[in-house]
Formats: sequence, structure tokens, C-alpha cells
Amino acid sequence: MKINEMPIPNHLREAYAKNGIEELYPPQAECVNAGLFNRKNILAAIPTASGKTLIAEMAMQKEVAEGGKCLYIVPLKALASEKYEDFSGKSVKVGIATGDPDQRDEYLGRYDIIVATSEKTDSLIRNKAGWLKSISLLVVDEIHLIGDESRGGTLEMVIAQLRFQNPDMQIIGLSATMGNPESLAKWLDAALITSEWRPVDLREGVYYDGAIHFHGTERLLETPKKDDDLNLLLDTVNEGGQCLVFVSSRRSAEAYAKRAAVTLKKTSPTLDELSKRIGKADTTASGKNLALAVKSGAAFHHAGLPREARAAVEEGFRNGDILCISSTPTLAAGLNLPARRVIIRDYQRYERGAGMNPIPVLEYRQMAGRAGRPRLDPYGEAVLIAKQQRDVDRLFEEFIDAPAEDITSQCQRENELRSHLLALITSGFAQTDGEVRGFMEKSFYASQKSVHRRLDKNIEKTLAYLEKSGMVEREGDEIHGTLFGALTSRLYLDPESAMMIKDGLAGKKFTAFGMLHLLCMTPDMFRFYLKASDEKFVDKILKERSEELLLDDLSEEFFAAIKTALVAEEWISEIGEDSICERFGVGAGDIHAVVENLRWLMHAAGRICHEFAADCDDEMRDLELRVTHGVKEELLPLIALKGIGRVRARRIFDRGITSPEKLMAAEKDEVVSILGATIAKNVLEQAGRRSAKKREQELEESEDEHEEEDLPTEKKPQATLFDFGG
DNA sequence: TTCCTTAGCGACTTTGTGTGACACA
DNA sequence: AAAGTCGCTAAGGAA
Repeated sequence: MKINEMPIPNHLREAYAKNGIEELYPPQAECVNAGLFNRKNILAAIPTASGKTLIAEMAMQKEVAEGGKCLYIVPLKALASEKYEDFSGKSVKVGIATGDPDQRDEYLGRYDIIVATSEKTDSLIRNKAGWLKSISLLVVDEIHLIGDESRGGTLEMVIAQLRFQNPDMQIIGLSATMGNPESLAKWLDAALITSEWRPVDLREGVYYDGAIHFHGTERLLETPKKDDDLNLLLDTVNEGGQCLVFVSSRRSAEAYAKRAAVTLKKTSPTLDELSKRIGKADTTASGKNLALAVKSGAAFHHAGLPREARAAVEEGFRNGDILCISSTPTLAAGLNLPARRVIIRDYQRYERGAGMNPIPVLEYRQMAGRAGRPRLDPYGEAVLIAKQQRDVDRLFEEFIDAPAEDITSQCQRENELRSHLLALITSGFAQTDGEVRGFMEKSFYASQKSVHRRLDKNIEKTLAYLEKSGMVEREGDEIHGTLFGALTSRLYLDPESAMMIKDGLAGKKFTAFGMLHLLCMTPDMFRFYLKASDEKFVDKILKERSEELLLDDLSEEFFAAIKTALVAEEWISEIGEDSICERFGVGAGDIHAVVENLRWLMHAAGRICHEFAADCDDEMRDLELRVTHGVKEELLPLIALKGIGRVRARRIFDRGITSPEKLMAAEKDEVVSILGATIAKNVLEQAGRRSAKKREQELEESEDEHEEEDLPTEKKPQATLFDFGG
């Protein structure tokens, strides 16, 4: 089937022709035959790299040409930017919506195609973005994630809500291969396309004792000299290919890269440059290891690395300079980074309380699917490593020849349900008990199970919880959200988190550490693992600072929250990243994750306290700023200036310039000598404007105070959802 | 023989990833 | 449960 015959805009046809795309891949053609261009719903469960993006793009471009609007949902922010780049520059207006401040939500309506993460979409629904009603084509990438324990429920609810709002909307689901695609297709009312076809031949095999065993054939490695996992690497490198090695822990990833570097011993100016770049981006021990390995052509990749270091590794690999990356599952999903050979060394993973367990087949498929770069490699190889002879057959059975798992709906889980039911009510999808039930009756969950007793019971329980928490109110048959419930939903908080924040300060004294710890205890916060060596920190806190803590508990979570809060506290005490990382054994990337997470929760907590809890607006606002910038309280006046971060603020402050006003009063030459001419000029201008404005405000405020004094003090401030600051 | 490096062994430790708010001149 | 780290001892090689 030819691209020329497709009912897509001319400019797109030309763009494809320029890139040498003239013919559809077989699974793409099947989608067309199934009614892709006739607004039929489609579920394409086909392998990675078999052209899913092209299917979606053609459909979206046609839809836009006919006056429609498209939403493309992805699971990861990194994927959102990748797709945004893909779709941009082709005569349609493309927007991106993630939790990062990319673009303002209101402006999103102006775009033809909007790329968004599932959580951001959920949040947009809760905040009633009007343009969502005009979405006429919905594409859901990696739709099999509907079965993901932690995030599947959100995706399911998002799809259900969008369908409810826009009954005529076309849906295209793009999925990895899974066990029960029929069941998902049925729920989506979609034509099902399944295929194993790939543009590059994929050979899957098991390595044991000097040879890779494939179905039918085997490949002997020449003169193996080292450990198995290194021989497999050398074999590919000698042929001019690259390797991706999947292991089960960060430590293993780093160790492998170290060994690979010693074995490869590649040198090049580009590698030296990359190595330097990485050394700058990550100055912790882990970063030094990486820089050293990269010098010799090997690298590792995991979430402990800061973004820039990760990006450098990805770039080096894509350009062919780095010959191998050993990686935790960070690279399995997401980013498109194929390699000639993929080595799945660790096919088991530790799970808390359950010991080592084999990874799901679905995950194996995603790793194996990274093998073979289209148009660059003659074939791709995915190799599992057997430790004993008898494992060879077992690995074929368990992974290579195994069917992928079935996916099951996750939206009936209690912690998912409480958040999503609240959203249904506060955003107006359901106003009565019956409507809540009715909505959930149309869920994927209900379509999978014929008996709905459990769902009914969970709904009942959850509604009772929400009512007890003061998030919803009943009036006869009607249910509606309270102000507290509405705010919780709009802030995208788990109701449990909102409750903890609201009640946490009651009768207690505000301290920064106590607040941080409270936030670290909420289900919305990520927490560090507790190591044996961390006990001394935790003990010390319990002995010396338990007064500051707002909660009392002895659970493992509680201790993990102490560690996490300590990391945050050091961050806002201007302690260097390196020393934090060393003391707590975490990566630079982890600190950024904690900070990001806390920024969001701090903001949310500020709003909740302002409206519904203790009066500590100033403390909350200060702490939010301190978390955002990583500074002590004393630097807050300076940090308000653009171009002044934690480093520059500290430098000026230590010279006795402690506020914008003092900055104005200081010798110009001195300011220039500290900050440099350009920044100094910019900053001085800002400071001037600020102090003028401040004087004005103070005048106004003193007038206000006079007026307020006459009012009865009993009157509570109206519960409006206004912002701080300004 | 002495000194230094290395190999081997056992005890001990640790164990993936990711999304979310809001909006300033 | 399994991989990696660390510290110890024994072994081997050079001076």
C-alpha cells in the first residue's frame, strides 16, 4: 500500500517522500484497511519500531485537515518531547502539556495536536480545560499501561472521561503486544490489529557456554576470554555494532560499565569531550565513575544520574561513540535508543518482601524490542544469559516463546478509586450515587468482570471515606464536592495526602523540618530506601528532634520519610549536592526528584493551609521558595531577583548585601565585580523596580489595616481559592 | 629473604522507574 | 535470592 494513496494532506505526503517513506508497513496497511481514515476506533498491538507513530500521525493530520483537534497521550515526559518534535514543523500547530511549565494551559486550545502525559490530561480534565470538549481524535500511546499497578487507573479514567465528554471522538490505541488485546479492543469498541512484523529482523536467543542458542541455529563466539557478559559485548563490537545491557540494579549497571571500559579501551577526542561534560554535570562519585567509563567507550544509565548526564550518554550512544550502555529499566520503555544487540543479563528483579522474581514477559519484550536499528543494522539480537545448562530451555519457555501477560484494570484499587471518584464528582461527571456507579459500569474494569459486587462495595466504601473526610457532601440523592474536595482534586492530590496536610498542623508548632517530614509521609511523595547505615541519622532525629515531627509512627515508611526529609533539609540549608549524595548514598538525579516532588506538594500544602488549616501562610510560602531554590531563609529577599540563584545570592549576601534595597544602595562597582557587568545591570534594574513597588504596596497596606480594624474580628475570611504572593 | 601485588574466599550489604500545581514581571 | 563490595589471607614474582 502506497503513501500516495492515503487521504492525507499533500505537504505530509511530500515530507514522507523526502524521508524515503513511500510504502506502508504491513501492520500500518492493516490499520488503514480496518478504517483508520474512516474514523473507526483502532487498537494496534504491534511490536516496538513497527511504525506506530506514523499510523497516528497520518490519522491526526487528516483529522486536522478536516477541522478536527487531536490529543496524543504518552506515559512519560521524555516521550512527550520526543513526539512533540516528531509532529512539529509539518503545517500543523503542535502543543505540549506536561507537569513541567512548558506552556500555559489556556493556550493549549489553540493547537491542532496536543501531546500530553496521562496525569497532565487528568489534571486538565479536573481543572475543566474547555478545549478538551473539542478533541475529535484521541491517540493513546502505550495503552497497555492501563494494566500498570501504579498508573494504570489514571489512564483508564482519563480515557473513560474523554469518551463520556466526546461520544463521537475517534480513538486510536497503540500498544505493545499483550496477552488479551481482544478484551481491551472490546472495551474501546475498536478494530484489533495484531502483528509480529518488524522492519528489522529480530533474533532472540540464550547464551550459554560460549555460544548463543537461537531457534534452529546457534552462534559460536570467537575465543571467549572474559566473563560471559563481556564476551557478548566484544562479539558485537568486533562486528561494528553496539550493545545495550539490561541489569537489575544501579550498582550492577555501574559495575558493568567499569568492567566494559577496561575491556573496550576505546579512545577518541569525542569521548574525552563527552567525559568532561559528564564530569561537570555530575560531580558525585557516581558521576566520576561514569566520566571515567565514557572515556573508554562504555557508559551506564539509571535514574540517579542528573538529566544532563543522561542526555550526554544518550547522545554519545546515538552518535556511535559510546559502544555500550548498561542500564536499569530506565531505557527499556520510553526513549528511542536502539542497538544492534541487547543483552538481558538480569531477568530477575528483587521485590520487597518477595525476594527475586522474574520480570514480566511484557517487560522482556520491551527490552528485546530495542534490538536492531532500522536502516542501520542488518538485524537485531536479543540475548538472555543462562547460568546453567538447564536454564537454556527454561529461558526460551519463560521469555522468548512465552505469551505476554494479560492486562487487567487497576481502577478498582482503593487508593486509585478515592482520587478518581472525587474527581468524577468535583468535575461534574457524576452528581448522584447512581451516576457514579453508572460511570464506573462503563469502565474497563466492569467490562472485564461479569460480577460487579466488588466494584460496588469499593465505590460505597470510597464514597463514605470522601464524605467523612469532608470532601463531598450528600443532599438526599445528590452528591457534590465541597470546597476542600474541589481544591484537593484540582491540586491533583491524593485525598489522603490532603487530609494529612490539613490535619497535620492542628495544635502543633510549625517547623520547616516537621513540614517536610509530613509531606514526605504522604502517598504522593517518593521516599528513599532505608539502608543499614542510615539508622544513625534516623535514631538521632528520634532522640533529639522528635518535637519537630508532626506525626508519630514507627512504620518503615516513617523512617524512610525521615531520611528523605533530611535530604530536603540539607538542600534548603545550602549544603552542596556532592556532600548530600555522599552522606546519604543517593544520586544527584535523586535529589532533583525529591526537590521537584516537594515543590509540588509544598505548593499544594500552602493552598490547603491557607484555606482550611492553621494560619501559617508566611512560613509556608517561605518554605516553598526555599525548596524551589535550595536556600536558607536569609537569602529569600535576594532570590526573588531573576538571574540570582542559590550560588550568586550567597555570594552577594556574604558581602553584606542582604536585600534588593541594599543592592540598590551598594557601590555599583562592587556589584559588578561580584556578578559581572551584564547580570549586575539586569539585577539592579529589577531591584529598583521592586523597591518602588514595595513602597507603594506598604502605603496601600497601611491604609487597608486601618479599615480592617473597624471590622468585627469574628468574621472568618471567605474560602476563596486565591493565590499567595503577587 | 623481604616487599609488593594479586587472586581467592567468606562475610556483609543492598536491591527499578515515574507522574502531578501555578504563573511572575 | 543474587550480585557487588570489602577485608582478609595465601600465593606468586621481583629485588
